Amino acid sequence: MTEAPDMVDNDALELLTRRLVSNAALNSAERAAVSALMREVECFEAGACIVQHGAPCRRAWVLLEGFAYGQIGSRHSRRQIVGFYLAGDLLDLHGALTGLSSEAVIAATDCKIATLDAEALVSLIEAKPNLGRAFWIETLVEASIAREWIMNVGQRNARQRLAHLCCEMAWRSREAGLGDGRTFSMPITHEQLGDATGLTSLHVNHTLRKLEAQDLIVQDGHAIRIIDEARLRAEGDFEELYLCRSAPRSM
Amino acid sequence: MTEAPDMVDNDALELLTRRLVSNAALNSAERAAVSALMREVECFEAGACIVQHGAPCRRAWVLLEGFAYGQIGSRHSRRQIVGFYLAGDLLDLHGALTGLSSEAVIAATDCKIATLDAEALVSLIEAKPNLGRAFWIETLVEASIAREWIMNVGQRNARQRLAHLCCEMAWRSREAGLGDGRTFSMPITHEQLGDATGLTSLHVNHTLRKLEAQDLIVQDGHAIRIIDEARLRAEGDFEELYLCRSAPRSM
DNA sequence: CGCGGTATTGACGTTCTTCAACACTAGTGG
DNA sequence: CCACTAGTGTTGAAGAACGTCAATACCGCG
Repeated sequence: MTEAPDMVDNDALELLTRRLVSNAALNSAERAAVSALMREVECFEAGACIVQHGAPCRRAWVLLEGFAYGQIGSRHSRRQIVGFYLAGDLLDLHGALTGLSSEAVIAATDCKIATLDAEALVSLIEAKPNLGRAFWIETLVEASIAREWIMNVGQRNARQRLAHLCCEMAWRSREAGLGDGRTFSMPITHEQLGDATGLTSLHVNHTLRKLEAQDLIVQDGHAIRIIDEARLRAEGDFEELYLCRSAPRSM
Repeated sequence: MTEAPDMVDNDALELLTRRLVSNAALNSAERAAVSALMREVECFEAGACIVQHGAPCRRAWVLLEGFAYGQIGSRHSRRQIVGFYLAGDLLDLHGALTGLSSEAVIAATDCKIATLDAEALVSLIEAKPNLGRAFWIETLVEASIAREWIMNVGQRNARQRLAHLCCEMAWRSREAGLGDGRTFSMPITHEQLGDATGLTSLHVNHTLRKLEAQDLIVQDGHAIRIIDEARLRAEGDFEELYLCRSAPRSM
């Protein structure tokens, strides 16, 4: 998966459109306008850096396939992983809008990604403000997730953090149409999971095996299956409110 | 400060306009349009709940005077404070756009706040998409700050957390035109500071006095003065990149 | 086959929390 | 004017959760 197919296909277009529609109601003209945004498709190998932290930036991305994560951190400190990205998620809108990326984005698996040119994005929302609202809501939800992650590392113990994260990823995977709702893929090492939860890889390991021993989850490679959802949600104090992107009153 | 002056004055208008201009270049028509947004001014007493978490919502707010903080948390868990708000900051754009507030906002001191009607906000950005961009960037910066807070509670020890927070609040206070850049106001208890940093009030106390004993800061009531900025920044591993809201290439 | 990265397990330290007291301040009501 | 109270700040000691260190097992890959 190293060759770069540089054509945007219908699947990619539909993936982005579906996401925007789930943020705000769009008429057919607005839907059609989305196709002008995506320029080309690029592939990144697992471990590759898609976006550099603090680098000047002129575009955003749509993750089409694969699993990526955002991280921040200077030389002096250990890195912190600040978000996970699934197929359908938008990457680095901050960079596209402000001209500087505020987080690094790393491909955890091989990733297929469509680019959104910043100029095109700005002139699109100039022409179709309602689309701008859909993108904006994407950012609002991202901020909401970040706040919940602060809660996770700030107030919960290792067990609760991992339980909560499992619930979140299961939920988001289901929303993205990946897995069956009970099973989801988290293709990262314990080391990275530790950097996301503020724990060491050793403690992640220990805690995950404990959750498994108590029949809350089962690990199968890098896939996780939730056995007892009710109990897991209770353990992690999970409430999906913060993940909801719909605008009840519509436009 | 319990009476509600329900008139929007020029100061309030200018505060909001200045903030939006620092996000995106605005022409005079766009600046003028901002005045249609603010409806009325409300006052909240210290401790009052301005926004309820999970409540249906039809408006956003501009903090005109005072100090507020955002928090999340269910009955079963201790609350986590996920952000501080100073004069000029926008509150609950998430609620205005999605119809549900994703965090509670509490007044730490008496606060004067202008309301932005959600309908008016949506139709304004429909008419002036460039203004929408300015609001959007506000959200992007908020998300960026939230990510840095994840870093704070996830990777740094008590000393670093408080040093970093002091640097952030000093920076933001200066940007907001409050204090002299070295001194800033943080009118909250150690308890609340602990809820923001993922520590206990006792540990906050201890750590703060240590920072003071080593001549990094001085506390004067609820004001903090930074004595040795270079050393404090080094301690907290502070880089202001994540706070920058300017779009270098403008529109 | 051998190598490097990852997972796993146990012993030992450190940071932070919890518990228990007490001091200081402001506000309240007598 | 003076208790009285409640909230906050301060200090010390004991305990728990999590990190660090060390060693071994596993597994895909060249």
